[in-house]
Amino acid sequence: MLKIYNNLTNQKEIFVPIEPGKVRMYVCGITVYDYCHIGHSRAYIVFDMVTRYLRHAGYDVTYIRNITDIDDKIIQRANENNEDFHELTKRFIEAMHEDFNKLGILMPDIEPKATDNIPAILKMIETLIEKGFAYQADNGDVYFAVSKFDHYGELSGKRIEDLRAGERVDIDTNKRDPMDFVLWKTAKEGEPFWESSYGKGRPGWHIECSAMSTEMLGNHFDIHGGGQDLQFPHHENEIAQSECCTGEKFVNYWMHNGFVRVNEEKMSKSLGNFFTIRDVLKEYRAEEIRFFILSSHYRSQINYSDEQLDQSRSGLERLYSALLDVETGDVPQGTEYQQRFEGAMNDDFNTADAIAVLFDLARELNRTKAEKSTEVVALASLLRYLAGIIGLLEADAAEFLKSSVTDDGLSDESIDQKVAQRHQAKADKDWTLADQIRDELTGAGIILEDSADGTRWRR
RNA sequence: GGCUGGUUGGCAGAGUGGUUAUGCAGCGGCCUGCAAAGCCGUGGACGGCGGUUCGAUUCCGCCAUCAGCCUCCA
Repeated sequence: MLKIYNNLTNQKEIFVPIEPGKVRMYVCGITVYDYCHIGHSRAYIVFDMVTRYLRHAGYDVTYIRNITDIDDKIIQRANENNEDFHELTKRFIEAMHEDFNKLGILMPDIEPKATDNIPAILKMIETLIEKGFAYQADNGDVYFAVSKFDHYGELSGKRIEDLRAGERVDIDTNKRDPMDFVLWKTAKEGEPFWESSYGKGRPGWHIECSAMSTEMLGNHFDIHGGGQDLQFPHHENEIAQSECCTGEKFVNYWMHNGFVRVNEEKMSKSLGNFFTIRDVLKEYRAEEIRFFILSSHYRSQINYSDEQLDQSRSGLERLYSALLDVETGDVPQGTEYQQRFEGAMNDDFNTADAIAVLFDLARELNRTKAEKSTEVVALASLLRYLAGIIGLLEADAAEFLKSSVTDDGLSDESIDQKVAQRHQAKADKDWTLADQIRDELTGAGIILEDSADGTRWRR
C-alpha cells in the first residue's frame, strides 16, 4: 500500500487515485533561459523516480512536465544576447533534454510549452474575470484577486493577514490588494506579445501551469509536484486560479522535493552558488549524480559536495562490482528483498532505505559468487531488476567500471596491453616488473584486480 | 515577526517505544607473490532540559540550533 506525504495536509496519506489504476501527475518544469543545475536535476530525478515506481506498482501514469518558455528572465537574456527569445529557449530546451537524458530521466508523456498554449491560458483568464475573481487594472495588466478565494494559503499554511503584514510584499499601485498576482502582463515596447482582449501581452507564470494542467489532465487530478520553493506562492496561486475557474477541487496530493544546498545554503541561480549538470558531468558519471540524489529521501535537504559524489561513486562501484561477470536471467519472484524494497518505496518513496536493500543484496551476491552457487544468476537478476525500478544499475557492469569522465590519456587497448605485459611478468615471477606496471597504472587512476580468472582493471 | 521541515556514530544517511540499518572511512582476520576487490568479525550515535512509560533516540512540551518559504527560483 503506497503512502505519500501530502503537503496539503502535511502528513503521509494512503494513495488513492481518482480513477482506479490511473495516475495523472503534473510537475512544474524548467524556465529555459540557462543550463540546468544540480538543484534542477534533483527535482526531475525525483519525479522521474516517482513516475517509474508508480508504473512499477501497476498504475497507468500520465506524467506532464511543462516548459516555461516565456517570462521576464527569458526576455532579458534574449535581449542581452541580441537574439530572438525563441532561439534562446530552443537552445536551452535541447541542452536540458541532453542533460536529463544522461541522468536517466525519462521523457514525460507530454511536455507542453507555455507559448503553445496561449489560447487555453486566455480562456482561463476570461473565465476568472467573468466569475469576478480577476480584474484588469489601469495599466492593462490582469490580476487575480486573492481575497476572493477563501482557501488561499491552505497549501503553504499561511494566512493572508500574515502575508499582508509581511515586510517584503511589493507595493504596486495598480493592484487592488498587494497580495494580488498577475495573470496577463501588458507588453512593453519591443517585448514579445500575443494578442488578447486585454491588449498585447504575455501570460503570468502561475496561470500557465493551471491552464496547461487542467487542459491536459482535467480539472481534478491526482498529483502535482515541484521543488519546495514553488509551494508558495506558485502552487498556492495555481490552486486559487484553478479552483476558482473550474469550481472543482484541483489536486489531491501535493509533493515537494527538498533543496540541494552548497555549504549549507540553498543552491540557486540568484545566489550564484550553483553547479550546472554539464559541469559536474566533467568530473562524475551521470549515474553517480542520480545515485547521490536518490541516496537521500526526496523531502530532505541535501548538501552538494565532491565528498558526497565520491561516496556515491564508491557505493555504485561496489554494486557494479557485484554484478561483474555474472549472467542475468529470470527474476525470482516474491523474495524478501523485493518485499523490503517495495516496502521502503511504498513508504513515501524512501529511496535511501530501498538502496540499503540493494547493498544487502549485493553482499549476498558476493558471498554466493565465492561459493559458485546456482543462486548467483537469480540474485544478480534480482539486483538489476530492483535497481532498475528506480533507474539505477542499467549499464553494463564492466563498461561502467571501465568508463571514465576525465581523460587519463590511456586507451582501453593500451591498458589491456600493459595488463598483458604484467600477466607475463607475473608468470615469470618477476614481481618487480609486475608491481612497476601496476604502480604506473595506479598513478594514472587505473585500479587492477587479480583473480583466479585473470586480471581485471577499472578506472 | 508569521509559517515549514530538520538536529542520529569520523562522513553520508535510514529507521524503531525494549532487538544489526546501509554505504564510505577505521581496526582485526581470511584470501593474495604483494596489493586491490570480496568475505568474516569489530569499535563508534541518537542537540539540551523536563514529562508520559516498567522502559524513549523513537510519543508530548519547552529551549537551543540549522535550513527553507513569506520577492524570481526545482
